[in-house]
Amino acid sequence: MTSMLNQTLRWIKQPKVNGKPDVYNMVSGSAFAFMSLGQRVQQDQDSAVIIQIPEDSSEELTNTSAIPVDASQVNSDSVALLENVDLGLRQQNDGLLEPRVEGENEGIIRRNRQVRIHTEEPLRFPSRVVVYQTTSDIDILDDGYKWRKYGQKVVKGNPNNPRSYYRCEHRFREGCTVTKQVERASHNIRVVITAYRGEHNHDVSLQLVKVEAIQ
DNA sequence: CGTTTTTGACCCGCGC
DNA sequence: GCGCGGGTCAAAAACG
Repeated sequence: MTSMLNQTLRWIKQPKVNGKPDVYNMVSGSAFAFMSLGQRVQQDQDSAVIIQIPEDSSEELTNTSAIPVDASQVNSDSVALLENVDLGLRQQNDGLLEPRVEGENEGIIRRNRQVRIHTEEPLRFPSRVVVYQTTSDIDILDDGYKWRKYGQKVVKGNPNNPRSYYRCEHRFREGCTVTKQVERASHNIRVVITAYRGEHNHDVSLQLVKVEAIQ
């Protein structure tokens, strides 16, 4: 059984920086935000920067807190809609937000929020890997293309959810080199993270065409 | 019986 | 240069 991919967040991975955690840019229309994804992030407190969380697009809260972001990647204010995101905050009795201590699960705040991130250094934006994060009870999400599994690996920090590797079926026939990786998030078993590498050189509909050799 | 998945081996880049 | 982490290979198994 499959279901159509329910896209909630779109991420673009940044080039690796030595000693830094993996960084993903989140794209939402023409706006984008910058944060890391998953467990790798939470291990590196040094990469956190201060953000301001607007109540909506027209009003900004005065509260500030930190989410893990690699500050070296960004230089200008950017805005994006984050959907159902754990903001790494907890709400105090007086309603003010404060950073949540790592490992503390009480009072997790998940909200759709417009965020504005203030950073310091130049932005680099060569998009190489596109990462989707969605929530599903099933592993195989139909994204319109046909895939062939070619590997599976247990990756560090997520021992219970091995990463699966797929190649586009048209790799040899049309020379399509697209691959994707699928794994469940270590912090939430229902979250499926799918990373695509490369761009298809053929239409989605090609998956429906069975090419028979005629002698 | 052709096709797809599984799974340990292999390989390679990076950091120490 | 060595070990680690993660991406890929490929032979065998599973599938339909």
